[in-house]
Amino acid sequence: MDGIDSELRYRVQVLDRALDVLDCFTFTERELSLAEIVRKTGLNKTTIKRILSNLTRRKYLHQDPGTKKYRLGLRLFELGGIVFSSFSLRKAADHYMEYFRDKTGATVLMGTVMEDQLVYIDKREGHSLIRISSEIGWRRPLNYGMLGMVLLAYRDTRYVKKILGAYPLKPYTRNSIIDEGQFFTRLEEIRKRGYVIEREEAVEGIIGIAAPIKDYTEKTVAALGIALPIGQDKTGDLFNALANELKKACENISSNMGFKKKDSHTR
Amino acid sequence: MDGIDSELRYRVQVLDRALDVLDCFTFTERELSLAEIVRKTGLNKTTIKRILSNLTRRKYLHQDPGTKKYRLGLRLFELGGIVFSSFSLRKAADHYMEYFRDKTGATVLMGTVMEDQLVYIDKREGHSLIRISSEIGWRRPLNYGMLGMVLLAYRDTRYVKKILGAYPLKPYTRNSIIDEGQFFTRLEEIRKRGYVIEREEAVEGIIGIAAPIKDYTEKTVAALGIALPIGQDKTGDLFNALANELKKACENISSNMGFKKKDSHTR
DNA sequence: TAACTGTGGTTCATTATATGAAACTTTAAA
DNA sequence: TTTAAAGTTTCATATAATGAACCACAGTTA
Repeated sequence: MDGIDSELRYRVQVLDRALDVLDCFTFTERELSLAEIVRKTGLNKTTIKRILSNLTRRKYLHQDPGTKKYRLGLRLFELGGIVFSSFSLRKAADHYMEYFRDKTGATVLMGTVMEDQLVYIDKREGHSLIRISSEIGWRRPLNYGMLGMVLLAYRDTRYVKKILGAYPLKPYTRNSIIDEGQFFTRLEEIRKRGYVIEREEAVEGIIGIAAPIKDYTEKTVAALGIALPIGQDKTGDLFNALANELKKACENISSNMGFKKKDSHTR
Repeated sequence: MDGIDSELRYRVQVLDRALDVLDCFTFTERELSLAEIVRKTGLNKTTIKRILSNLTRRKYLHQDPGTKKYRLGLRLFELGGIVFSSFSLRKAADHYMEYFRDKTGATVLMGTVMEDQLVYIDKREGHSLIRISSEIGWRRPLNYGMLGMVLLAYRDTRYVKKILGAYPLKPYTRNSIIDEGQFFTRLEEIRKRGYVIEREEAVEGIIGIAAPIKDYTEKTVAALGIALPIGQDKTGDLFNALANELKKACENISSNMGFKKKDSHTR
């Protein structure tokens, strides 16, 4: 892609290292001690201590006075909130996300493309016992699951090829599409129907239904999806009905975002 | 408070400056050019350029290829998401927040205390035309509005005095309490009733109803509030009924958080 | 209770590394 | 076409980051 070493000439060592420190914290590793960070980064203890002191003073980290361990701080929550609030899509989709969550009891997710990756920008968690693991802010390859497929379906072939080159199709489950030809057929199908129904292709036991959201530029700017536990709906009629309803909802959201549907006779 | 210059001995200049750069971005100023950042920070152009390059490379900032302007990046959204997801209260309160939003059509807010300040950790935006301005992640003085009062009501007097010392009561509206004695009476009243009804004390035209959430430590860990547009309810009966319902809801959330109500005869 | 091990915290001489003035290159306005 | 302002790059300079070595403490082992 563009610039493997983009602007490495301007590299600032300490800053880079400080960001390495922040990178140590993840959804699963929320609390780290100085020593743990030293091990993870391989940097000198003093350097880490200095960086930690600074980040803590500026509230980018928070130190538990008792255990001395560090957590990500309030400032990151604030800055993240600024980014979060800038997704105007969220407001437009809010009502529908709740509607589908309440109707199905399942988890509803919204995702968009950022830097050639799928990013979850909002979700409504379902009440069901079967949960899919997903958090706002998580990134996935753009060819992953219902949202990825919808987002790719409306991009040109060159772009899709580029993505598949960078992130080859992986067998997440036994139903996952791993053949590129099949994948392109699938995208074609999404464009034709205006939605996707994905049966345990990303997560075992989960059926995904998703549709695209477009804005005034007529580009697909996001995808909205419902992650249902696989169930009793043998014929699939319920899923089809739900998919159509979701498609309608996404069309409404799209028109709120300024999308004007072309007259069908205009081609 | 604690350590005006906490650990300034370990100060790392570049890092501090890089964080100054991030501080330039706010909810209202989302996009900045290099020159604007230079003006805001007063630092040398080259230094800023170096810092921007690094932060951009690491996705803490994002540069618009067209306008060359910078925005806060995806990485901050991710890191913020990690902090956001760590508030388990959010999950416990989710259902009730939506319930009250749908019932009243007003905005529902949840706040907690962080570093002696009130921080909004979740919200459900109402459908009403009259909106209060509040974003997840925003901070306010702990004596501000319905959430602040509830959070302070269950703290000891010394702490409240300390907060009032640091942030004197301000006349946000003509109804705001600015007298400390009155303020303490108010807190007393909140403890007695178990909720607060605040009439245009924080925002003109808005009535706030809020109640405390406690956890297994029996401490008040958060407050949940509804911001209603001032209306036709002359007698206040509807507000009282709503307040009681909110109080009940918060008791339920509290018991989900492990709070065990003491038997009343135990005192 | 002494030796050991793994923490966090501190000092300070050394030089690698951040710095900023100045020059250069766009881009935008006049 | 000139002027101005923004963005970019270079490079000599010394400042500011570095990390080995050391201290202090707590918990564990012998």
